[in-house]
Amino acid sequence: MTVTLKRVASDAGVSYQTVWRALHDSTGILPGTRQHVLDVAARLGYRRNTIASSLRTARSHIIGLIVLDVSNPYTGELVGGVEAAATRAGCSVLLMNSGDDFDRERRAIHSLMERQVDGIIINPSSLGDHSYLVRELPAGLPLVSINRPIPDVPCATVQSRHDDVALAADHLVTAGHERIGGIFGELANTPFRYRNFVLQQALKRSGRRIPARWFRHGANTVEFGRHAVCKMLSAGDAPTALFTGGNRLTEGALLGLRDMGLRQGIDIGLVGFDLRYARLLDPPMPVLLQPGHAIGCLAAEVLLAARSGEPLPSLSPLPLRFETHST
Amino acid sequence: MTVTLKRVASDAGVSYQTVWRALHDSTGILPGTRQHVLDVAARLGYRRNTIASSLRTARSHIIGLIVLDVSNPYTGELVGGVEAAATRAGCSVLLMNSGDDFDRERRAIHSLMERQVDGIIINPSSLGDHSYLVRELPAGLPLVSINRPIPDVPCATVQSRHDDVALAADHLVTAGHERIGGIFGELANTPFRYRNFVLQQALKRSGRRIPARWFRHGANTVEFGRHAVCKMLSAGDAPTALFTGGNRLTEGALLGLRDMGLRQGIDIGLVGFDLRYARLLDPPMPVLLQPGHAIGCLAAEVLLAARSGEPLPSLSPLPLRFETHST
DNA sequence: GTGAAAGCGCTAACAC
DNA sequence: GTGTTAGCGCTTTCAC
Repeated sequence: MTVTLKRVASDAGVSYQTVWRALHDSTGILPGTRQHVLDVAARLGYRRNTIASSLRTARSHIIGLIVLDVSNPYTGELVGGVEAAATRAGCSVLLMNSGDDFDRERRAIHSLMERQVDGIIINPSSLGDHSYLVRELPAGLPLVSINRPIPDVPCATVQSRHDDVALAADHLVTAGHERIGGIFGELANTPFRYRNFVLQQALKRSGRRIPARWFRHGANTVEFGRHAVCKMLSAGDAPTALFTGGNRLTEGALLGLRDMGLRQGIDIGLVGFDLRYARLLDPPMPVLLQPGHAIGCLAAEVLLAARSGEPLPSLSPLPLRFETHST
Repeated sequence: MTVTLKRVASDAGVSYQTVWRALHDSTGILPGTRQHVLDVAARLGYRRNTIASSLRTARSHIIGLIVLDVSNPYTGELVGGVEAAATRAGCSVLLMNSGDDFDRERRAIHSLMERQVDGIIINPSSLGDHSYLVRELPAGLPLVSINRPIPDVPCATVQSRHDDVALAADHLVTAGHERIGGIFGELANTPFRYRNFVLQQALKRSGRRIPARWFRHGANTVEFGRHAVCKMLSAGDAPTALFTGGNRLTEGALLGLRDMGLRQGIDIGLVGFDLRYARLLDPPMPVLLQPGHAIGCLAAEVLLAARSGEPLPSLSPLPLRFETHST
């Protein structure tokens, strides 16, 4: 039925091992024998069984990737980066979606371990204690975290440079705005905490006020963004410009502005985050973009290097891209 | 080093097989023995090795998924659907990106075969002869194609209902447009051919003219969409409304309109395709959306059902969603 | 330069 | 109800 090494060997009239040599390394075998074996293998349609080879070598050449939500365009870029770097190194990617749910994430980790992946790249869920990783992951299984470090867990972290959020503040300040606010996800979530912090620091440096009511934090969802914008702008002494710290929040903000009959870039200054379509808006919306593809590539490269025993490096954050679309 | 069944057996003072029974089926073993074994296994941190079990059972519980471009938001939804359905059935997803390149796709197929996946879901590249599949795929390995059928290859096809493109035509007709055109990818690519055909049929039915110069076909890219819009609208007797048949083309059209100083929905009627952010535009742009998640789910479910020997069914296309955003 | 054989960790058929 | 054993297809060590 299935064509195995043994089958090729018997058809070619040589041993098991000779077939293996012909298919793998070119030395230690007569060119003639080699060619004969290759011909027979091709005729029979032999395909190596990676499962068997993985069992023997304890190397699956698979890396596990756990993301929060594949259908988020930022995540799509990230996955693309991981896939590209992995393929380049002869590895495949086993993709799992946690939906930002701690339990699903944990199950995904276990599933990947059972499948003997060579390493795991994870965008950790916002909530939950990830310290189980250090207890349960087999020693020597490299782990790379994306977007935020995992407290108490030894792993490399690939993230974007939150400091660049200052560019958003500067942009709005330069545009002449005096009252500038921000909308973010839960501050318990490291990236949001940083983005919020950097924004406020930059505003302070420019002599802007930062009253608490101009900075809202909640769920990283379209609904929250929409709601927060409406609430903030309908209060007295409202900001004239906003930075939204996540792509779902940015989408929500755009909807909220429409609810209020306001247009971004005209009635109110808005700098978005991770919204790939910002330039399609009218007027084009300035936006900070995380380099999803580059983050994914780097994560995979670091992980694959660690397979050969190299320690996981400490990495500098990757710069955000600031698109103003100004001509 | 690694904790195997054998190791658990010796620690628990029972046989190999008893451990297996304790971990798998609950019958044929004394509850006491079972509990004892489970305790020992938990203490040692036993984790089953899926690789070994796959080798033995010739079932990997992995499905291969080959897409054109994960970073396309439509694809992201698709992948999410496949992942969700697969996980529900206890399977994992090995993801590969073909970049719409025939050779990469073919290499991906071979890689998946070597990894002994239980089935393959593929969004076939636009060009190239896929008949090699019928020759090279092992008999009994189920294949499901997404978005378009593969000529001469026996597989189930999950696609969206191209007929719904008529909704776009009707929308523009109802809005009072007399001259309506369309922009599509290469007609060699089945989905584009259908969308183009359905649009023209619907326009004819409504008594609209369909001169060839109002229908452009080219690369499915932002650049082509942009260029095509500019060319078409700057000619004499130009259409007053357009349908764009792909998300990249729609993005391009929006840029092209801006180049010309025109606004969609105001100066020119536009119905987009697969652009998730259409409602964020000002004014909101009517759009036809493929049900990416549902397509992915269905593909995975059909594939997984076929593992148990059921023949691949012939499936009815999934309806497109038409969002007008009208209040 | 080639062949024989052990064993990766698990499953499943068969003894007892 | 429990133990023994062969073997999945490949890699690797060791003879010849």
